[in-house]
Amino acid sequence: MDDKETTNERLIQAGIEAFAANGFNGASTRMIAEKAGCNLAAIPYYFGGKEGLYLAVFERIAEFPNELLNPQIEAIRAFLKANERDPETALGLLKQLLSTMLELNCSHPAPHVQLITREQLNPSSAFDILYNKVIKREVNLISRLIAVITGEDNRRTTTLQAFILIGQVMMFHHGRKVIFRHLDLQDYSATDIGEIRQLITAWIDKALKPKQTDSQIRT
Amino acid sequence: MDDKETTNERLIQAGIEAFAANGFNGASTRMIAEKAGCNLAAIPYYFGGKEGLYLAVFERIAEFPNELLNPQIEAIRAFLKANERDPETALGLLKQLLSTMLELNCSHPAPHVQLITREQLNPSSAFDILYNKVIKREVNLISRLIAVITGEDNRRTTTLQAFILIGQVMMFHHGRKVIFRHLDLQDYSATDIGEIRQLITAWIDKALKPKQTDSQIRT
DNA sequence: GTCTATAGTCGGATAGAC
DNA sequence: GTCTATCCGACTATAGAC
Repeated sequence: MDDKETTNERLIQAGIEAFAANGFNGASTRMIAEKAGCNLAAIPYYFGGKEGLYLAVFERIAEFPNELLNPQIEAIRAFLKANERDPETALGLLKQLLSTMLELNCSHPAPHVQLITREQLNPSSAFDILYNKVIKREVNLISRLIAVITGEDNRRTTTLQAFILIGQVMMFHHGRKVIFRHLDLQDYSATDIGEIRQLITAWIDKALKPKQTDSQIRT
Repeated sequence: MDDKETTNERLIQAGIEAFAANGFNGASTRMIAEKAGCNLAAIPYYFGGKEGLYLAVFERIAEFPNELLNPQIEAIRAFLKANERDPETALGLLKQLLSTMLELNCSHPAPHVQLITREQLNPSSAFDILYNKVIKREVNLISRLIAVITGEDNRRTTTLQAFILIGQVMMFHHGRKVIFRHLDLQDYSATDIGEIRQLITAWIDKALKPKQTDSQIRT
């Protein structure tokens, strides 16, 4: 069915790029139709209008980040389901997940990501799709991992801590332009990302690692 | 000169609100003129056009956050200038600064803040004003405080750590809508903010506090 | 300086041929 | 399903009266 080359499909792809680059208001249907190599009238025909295309775009991309994060999400889910309570394992899973999120948001600046950012900042009708299909689960998983790591059982507390943690990672996406300007970068290099990952990882270790008087803590 | 009630002034105020709520494309000159209680033609007259008004708006607001943060920024500057190198004092200053930033961005969701966020995410001609007058100094101060606290003397490292730290705070602004949805809030209450501040503060303590294997060590 | 009126452009949606 | 042609509304900017 999805020949990947149907007009329908090309419009969605063009929409992703155009909305990501210019926002809903900034992207015109003419622009999108041209990018898709089809006629302007195809948008109302297939999607009922510009807004319909916008929603279709989000239905599509809502599945994208999960795909990349899926292996790790599955691992975490399995861990939590098994009701293991080993903090070290949980910490490892958490660091790995955040590391992937960093990669996803910074070194692969896919248009999807900017689109998602925009919608979070300025929710419209597409926000529900995004929240329910992408955000909710991830926040919950991180929150539960934190609970295992720290032993904190107040859900609200671990949720807020999850947001703090996510904020550390997302800063390098939201603040991308500021950071580039401040560090005189054109874009993140692999080295930059590695350095950031290392700093965040170290940070998490110090902040979350269960108090251990043990001297085996690696430096 | 600034009667606070000149047409010029009312347009800037109306512009702040309109651009903050709807973005540059989304805010129409009609809307702004109406909000300002003046004529549409006044915008080209005073500012040369919509874009000129947008720049004027940023010239104005670029001074706002500094005013609120000024006492603390001055204190930090004095501390750094005196070349004191006491980590505990630096840590206190840092926590206080971030606490104010949290307050500024979350419990006072002034339109200025959303405007600044938008421009950072999607830089236009006004980005320079913003970066030079607001962002640059703050990042540098935080970075230097971190250097004093941790003893790290690689400027690049402390800068990245500064961004991590800022990210923790800004998450509660950028992710506001997501967080409200996830925690079933209408807005942050004073209690919420207090709780967040406490968590961030504790986090900073653990992550930055000079290595001490014994919690009894205190200066 | 402030207004009305209007020019000129561009937006999204539609009708109807093919 | 895809196209052309067109409508209509909204936009920014300008001219010119007052």
